Amino acid sequence: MIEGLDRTPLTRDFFDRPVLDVAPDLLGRTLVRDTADGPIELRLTEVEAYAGEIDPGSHAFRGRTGRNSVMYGPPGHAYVYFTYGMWHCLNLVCGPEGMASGVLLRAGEIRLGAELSRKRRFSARNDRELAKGPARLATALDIDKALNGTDAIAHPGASLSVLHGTPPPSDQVRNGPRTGVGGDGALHPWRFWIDGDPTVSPYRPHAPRRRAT
DNA sequence: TGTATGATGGGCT
DNA sequence: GCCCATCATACAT
Repeated sequence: MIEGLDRTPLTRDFFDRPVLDVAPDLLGRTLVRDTADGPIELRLTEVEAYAGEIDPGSHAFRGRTGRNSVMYGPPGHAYVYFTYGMWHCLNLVCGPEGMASGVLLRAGEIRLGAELSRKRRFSARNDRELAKGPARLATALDIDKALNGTDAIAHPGASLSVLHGTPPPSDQVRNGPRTGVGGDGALHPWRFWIDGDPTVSPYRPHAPRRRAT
């Protein structure tokens, strides 16, 4: 157990708010992943908001598809997608049903179960890199598409849940453009992080793929 | 600590 | 057929 943490679970109501309210409010919260080998806990240090069909950066921008259908469902569920042929990323659905908005969990500090994470993240050079980036976070917590649609509101047998944790003082919360988001979606400063935290991932602007020769 | 580049496959126009 | 909410590696500094 971790000393000094508020272990009260976040409720459905926490996520049933506008995504731009929820996203910064998730910083400092404790993400709990119950794996077959034991629990892993992480303190969230970096997130990004994706505002449904009005947001050019969102998977829901072009409407409902098979992949993004979970985003249209109730808040507090996990939307997990597969990208770049190799990686998974974890979002938490926000707002009322039908809004299709969510928060991408981009980085965090492993506070419990680091030995389990190190086995999956064997290439990490130090513990700060275990969950420094959204695909690293998913790998560190053994999250893949099997968890897509999972209810992350605490309940018996939950494989994923979020606790109240220790939110940072508001003057330590920063925001800026989202990483790797291009086009009009790059205009929105909807990435939120804890200032100075060593587990926050480096910002990278959108870089279009160049065709192989 | 930083930059360049290849990997790798599902989703969608 | 192009795009992608990315990362590991190699190499320079």
